[in-house]
Amino acid sequence: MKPVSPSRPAHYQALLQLLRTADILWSASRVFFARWELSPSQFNVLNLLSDQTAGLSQIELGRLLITHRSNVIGLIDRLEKRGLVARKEAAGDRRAYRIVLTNAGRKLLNQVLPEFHALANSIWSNTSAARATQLSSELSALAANAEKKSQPKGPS
Amino acid sequence: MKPVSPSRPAHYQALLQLLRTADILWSASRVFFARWELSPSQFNVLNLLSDQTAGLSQIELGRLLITHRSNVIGLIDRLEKRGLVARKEAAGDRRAYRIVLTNAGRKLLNQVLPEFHALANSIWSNTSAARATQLSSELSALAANAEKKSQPKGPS
DNA sequence: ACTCATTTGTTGACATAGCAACAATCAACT
DNA sequence: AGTTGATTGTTGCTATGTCAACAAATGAGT
Repeated sequence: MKPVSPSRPAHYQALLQLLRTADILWSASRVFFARWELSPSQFNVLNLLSDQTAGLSQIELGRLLITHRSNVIGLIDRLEKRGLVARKEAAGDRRAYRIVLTNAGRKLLNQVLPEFHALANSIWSNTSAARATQLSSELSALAANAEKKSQPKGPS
Repeated sequence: MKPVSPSRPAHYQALLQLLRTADILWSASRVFFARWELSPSQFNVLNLLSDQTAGLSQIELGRLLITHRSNVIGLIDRLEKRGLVARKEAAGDRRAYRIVLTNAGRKLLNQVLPEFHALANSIWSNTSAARATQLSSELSALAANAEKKSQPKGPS
């Protein structure tokens, strides 16, 4: 009814709220994964590797984790030291590795996943599955919109 | 129609998508704020201080930033070194500071804010203000739900 | 006054994050 | 073959983040 300012603070507030909510969820997941001495990022690595029988290069992992390739190194180093993943030589490219889940890594992931699903359900307990799916696709469109603005880190 | 598994992966997928979207938005905002040599966290500090004429303690800032008090130290150190914020003694409590915006800090924030609003609008360009507000409140409920699960970091 | 738990900021150790610069390798082209 | 440019992983520097432990100050109870 009243003429809104040209800056339309609703969008601004929503953006801040989204970042804030993600922060809180991230903290909650950190507490959750600590039971298995995993960081959220380490869980993400295991999870991403689980349906990649051929493994992933560190660059590919970096892209999926939305992070710089240099960050992947320490992440993999620590997981490798615990025997959860392994660096295999990439056939036909002596620069790259294929990072794969070990049996121990897959076993750990299979312990964590069911409980993580339960956590997700309890966090979304007030939201129907259909609603969650819709929200997810809205967020996905939002992410696509934002990605155009952060080129410096995508291709790097 | 088909009997869903008890783990209801829709919620799980939505949770992952939310965290992923936030990651992408965070990256975009990092690129954006770099124009003023600010990190997203530093912007958050300036923004939170802007409507607090009495300032905030480092503990209060930590709570608002969803981070541990020890992180606030370096954040304030760097902003203080640039003259954007100042540590004032807290009347009646010799342990604590009141962190306040300096004139330079307020001036910088007033340069950044209009452009940040424009960024928010462009990211949400496919979403009405009303829809953004509704989404924001859904996220807020979600955050409240999750906060119960991460007590270790809230009260610490 | 005195004790005791709590709070505030700090420090140190470490994990995670971004980025620039580097060597080795690859790929494309001449 | 040789050159050139891009790619992959690494290293170093820095910022940010978690957490435990600490000293100083506060506050509540006695």
